[in-house]
Amino acid sequence: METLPDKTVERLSQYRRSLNNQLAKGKEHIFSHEIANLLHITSVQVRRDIMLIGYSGTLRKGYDIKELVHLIGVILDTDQGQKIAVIGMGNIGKGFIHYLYEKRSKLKIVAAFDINPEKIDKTYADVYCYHLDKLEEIIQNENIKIGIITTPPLVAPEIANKLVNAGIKGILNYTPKPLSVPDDVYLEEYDMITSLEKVAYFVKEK
Amino acid sequence: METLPDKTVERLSQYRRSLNNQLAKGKEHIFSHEIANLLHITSVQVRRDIMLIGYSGTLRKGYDIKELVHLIGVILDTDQGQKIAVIGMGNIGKGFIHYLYEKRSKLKIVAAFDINPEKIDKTYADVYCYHLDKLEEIIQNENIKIGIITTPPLVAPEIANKLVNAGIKGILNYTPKPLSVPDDVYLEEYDMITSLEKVAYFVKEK
DNA sequence: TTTCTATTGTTAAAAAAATAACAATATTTT
DNA sequence: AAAATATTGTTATTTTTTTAACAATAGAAA
Ligand SMILES: NC(=O)c1ccc[n+]([C@@H]2O[C@H](COP(=O)([O-])OP(=O)(O)OC[C@H]3O[C@@H](n4cnc5c(N)ncnc54)[C@H](O)[C@@H]3O)[C@@H](O)[C@H]2O)c1
Ligand SMILES: NC(=O)c1ccc[n+]([C@@H]2O[C@H](COP(=O)([O-])OP(=O)(O)OC[C@H]3O[C@@H](n4cnc5c(N)ncnc54)[C@H](O)[C@@H]3O)[C@@H](O)[C@H]2O)c1
Repeated sequence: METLPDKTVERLSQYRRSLNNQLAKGKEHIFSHEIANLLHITSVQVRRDIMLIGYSGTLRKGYDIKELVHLIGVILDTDQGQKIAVIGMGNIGKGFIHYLYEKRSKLKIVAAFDINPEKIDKTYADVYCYHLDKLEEIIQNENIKIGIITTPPLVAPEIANKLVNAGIKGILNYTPKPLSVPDDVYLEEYDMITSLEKVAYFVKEK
Repeated sequence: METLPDKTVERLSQYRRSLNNQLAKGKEHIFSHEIANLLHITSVQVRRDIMLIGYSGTLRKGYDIKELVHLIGVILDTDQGQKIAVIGMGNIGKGFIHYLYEKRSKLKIVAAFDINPEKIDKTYADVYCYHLDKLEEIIQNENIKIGIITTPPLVAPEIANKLVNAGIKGILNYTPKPLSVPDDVYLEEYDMITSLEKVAYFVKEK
């Protein structure tokens, strides 16, 4: 399958989450407009996304939730699930680990790193926290491919470099410091202030 | 000025952050391609955004950083700055408060809410944490217009209702539970897992 | 059995966003 | 003083994303 549109990939992740919720409630089939309502989007968009991943529902029952969740998994997850490291075990880093732990996602955080002795050599929701010095060693031994940066902004570029050198292929940056990485490393950045200022702007405009 | 495109609003917030960094370094003028490099976007996009907000640079010096920052402020900020409440003082909620505190943004978090007695009646980076029961009272007295939800997902819809009833006009939802709000309330939702699964997908595709 | 209905899958159109193209021009160089 | 240069501002084009339109049809109702 050729690469899916950016936005479709984002939505697939959201579909899966909502679909799993529905499964848990005992629902087995679902219509496009029901999925749409759960996510506040249109049913056309849902059908289009599902078309793009090559799945078909039935005319009277809609989509088989289990099958759909499974297929989304095939697309989003790798075979063994991808391994992830978190660098910076502060509020955000810890929140992330607990969140993923609860979700039992295929994506596994397998190591955390910090420089504060109080954080190091402890376990947070089954994730062991190492000293930053061990970064390269652990990442290579464990074959970790994704890094999440939640350190103070100032050190983020230095961490990004270390991650790239250690062979990481994807970085999720939660610090407000924009990073530079080689072309073959996928970089996603997020800043809460941007979200917040966006809300503030549209509240003001209304 | 008619309403700016969604994406431009997001970028303005990012421009301002980077521009303030440059100001702090003593830089007074900046070219579109320099801003572009800081944010990993193209210079055309920068110029186009700046055009949209009606600012002009000079041909040989580029943009006056102070003026530009000021103008972005006029657009993104309200006169006295908007007041914000955070509901749920866990990892994410606390992280947010500390982050905004450091930034000294125009956007002010003026109240926090929780139900855990250990969290209540304490102050976090100058923000006082009240019991959830006080929500409506405080929001109305303080004229708070924006709410950030960082509670466990299960209670998020209930919190959203309370916020709407109290007169909130914008909600930033960090729980993975999709919310429904009236049309006149602006809703922004963010889920870290979506970002992470997106990174994982594109890492896998490369 | 035939008609009706609700829903899918898909193509077409529209809207939004990003990128390219380039004219205008202030400043520097020759 | 003329030519060269670098950069802006803006329009045009392309690409991406969303929305609309609708034919096809499984199953329910008549
Ligand atoms: N992106 C957002 O939306 C958002 C929101 C809030 C905070 N933040 C940012 O996220 C980051 C983390 O925020 P937080 O509230 O968790 O901060 P925090 O201060 O609670 O945690 C930072 C952690 O990084 C560790 N650290 C410091 N230097 C390090 C290094 N060189 N290597 C490894 N670890 C190191 C610290 O010991 C600490 O545990 C900050 O950059 C902050 O600005 C982002
Ligand atoms: N969106 C994301 O990217 C992301 C990442 C990690 C966690 N999360 C989500 O963010 C939320 C917060 O995560 P966290 O790690 O900070 O969780 P947390 O458990 O540390 O904090 C939750 C807080 O909410 C409080 N609370 C519980 N019920 C409440 C109620 N009815 N009213 C007010 N407060 C209440 C708790 O006392 C606690 O202080 C969760 O929904 C979690 O799933 C989101």
